[in-house]
Amino acid sequence: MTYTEHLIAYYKKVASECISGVSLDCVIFGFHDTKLKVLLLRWKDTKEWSLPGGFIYKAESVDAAAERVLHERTGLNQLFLQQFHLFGDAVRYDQNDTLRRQKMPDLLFGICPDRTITMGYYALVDYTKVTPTADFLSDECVWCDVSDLPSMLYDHRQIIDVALKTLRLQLNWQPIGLNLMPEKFTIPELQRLYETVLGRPLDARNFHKKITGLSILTRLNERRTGGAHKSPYLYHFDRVNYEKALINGNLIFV
Amino acid sequence: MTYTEHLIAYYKKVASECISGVSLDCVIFGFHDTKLKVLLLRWKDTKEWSLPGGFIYKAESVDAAAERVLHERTGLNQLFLQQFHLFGDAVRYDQNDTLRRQKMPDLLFGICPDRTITMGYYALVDYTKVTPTADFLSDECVWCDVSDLPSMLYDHRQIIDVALKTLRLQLNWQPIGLNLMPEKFTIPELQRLYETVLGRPLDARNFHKKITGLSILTRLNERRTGGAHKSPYLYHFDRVNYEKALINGNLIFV
DNA sequence: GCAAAAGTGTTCCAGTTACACCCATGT
DNA sequence: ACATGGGTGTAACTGGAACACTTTTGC
Repeated sequence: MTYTEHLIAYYKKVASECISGVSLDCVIFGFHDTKLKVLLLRWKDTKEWSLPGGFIYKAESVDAAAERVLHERTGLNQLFLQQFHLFGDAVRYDQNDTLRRQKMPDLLFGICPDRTITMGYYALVDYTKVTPTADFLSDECVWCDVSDLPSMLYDHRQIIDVALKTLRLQLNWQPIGLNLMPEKFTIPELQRLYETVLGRPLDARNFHKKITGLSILTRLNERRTGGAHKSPYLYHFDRVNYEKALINGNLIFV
Repeated sequence: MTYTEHLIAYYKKVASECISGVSLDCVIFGFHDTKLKVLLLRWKDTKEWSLPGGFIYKAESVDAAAERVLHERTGLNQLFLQQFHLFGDAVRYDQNDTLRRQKMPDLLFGICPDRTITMGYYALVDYTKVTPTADFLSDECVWCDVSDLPSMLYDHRQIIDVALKTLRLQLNWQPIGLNLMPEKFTIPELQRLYETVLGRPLDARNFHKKITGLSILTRLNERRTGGAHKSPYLYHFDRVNYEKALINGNLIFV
């Protein structure tokens, strides 16, 4: 099968087996090297990027479809994954321009519906555990810095903006730290995450006092060595206490 | 046209002109007589109730469709209306049971899609300004107390539960008071609203101090007379300051 | 030894909570 | 007159914000 045949077969399959006119897109956040990242796909033979997304089988739960997409792109299961907005404008983007930038064959114009609404999900994942995996529509799947995004297809730039806004709002109420950090991490690293999401510096003493005061962290008998300076302690989350603190609404950072 | 003919014509029109397999439902909140209310429809010739809902035309924005539904049932425009959850489970409710309870003619079984996902919206309206208006599928459209809901079709009971949970979470950040209260109201009335939504009593002195301290209320030279006791002052919202306080994140009630 | 990051405690202020009495009104 | 809800102030407490110095490490 040529790429074009593959493409047409895929969209025909979607048209017959999936809910028509509805898609979903995942904004997958990771944190690495003091930067907040999102996982993006580069469309085959182009320099155009898009969010990992997909369609919903006629008898499939929408949340399950999002998990499926996420699993295919990251290799991970049981992720923190949440709906954040339905993008349902009558005209979300310039469809002809998008198809042209995607280098889609004209044949597809008849197969794709005129207008699609998309459910936005955001996911928080441990950067170190992800194996970014491209799909057959894409040349590559890579982490991109949210503050330095490439040219995006569709309205995916706006979708990322809304996801970021939601992330900031929910930082205080959701287990953001738990899901974005690796197993073991230092308090300054966690602080960098909070600073990155909130977009402003935090006082190290207050941060330390507060985060340890919640008793959701356990200090390990290990330090992160190899840095040029004093070795910080490694911690890991105490998931049980973390859940408790969330339920009690104690996790508030301002 | 008989009712059955009308019904079939409607669902055929929906099948041809609307996005198939997708609907929206509105949880319309009002506040009256110290009770939080939702607007419900009683299905024709039955004792079964449902939320006002509808379908999305193929070239219509989903938000616009929600506004349309809301306008048709309340007569109001420019309402506080917000997405809160996409209900997308593979099996949301027992479809045969529901059709039976709705007394739908068997003819419809072929027209309606097997499975529908629905976008949940919630609206906050001024009870006194609403003219509840039934549609042709319903015998009546009335306000029901959220703590005393009748037998509901579909998964609408769960949808209301999720809407209520969202309302409680957003009480501190959204202009709940502004949208649920009439033009003029007293502070004790507003306190009843907050108490009702939060589900617990608040201290009158602290509430008064706090709400007036935000300078989002203007005291009028009028009092509410006719009550059996001391006449409370009437207030109205200062919308400009209200917006400011929201932006600054000052509107927090705990 | 030196530059840079990690670790730690105290004080101050603001905002929340708890609490009691007098006033106005309709019955 | 009286019962009921409306209106108001103060004191204690809690949690967040501001702030500086010592320790450790690799270079």
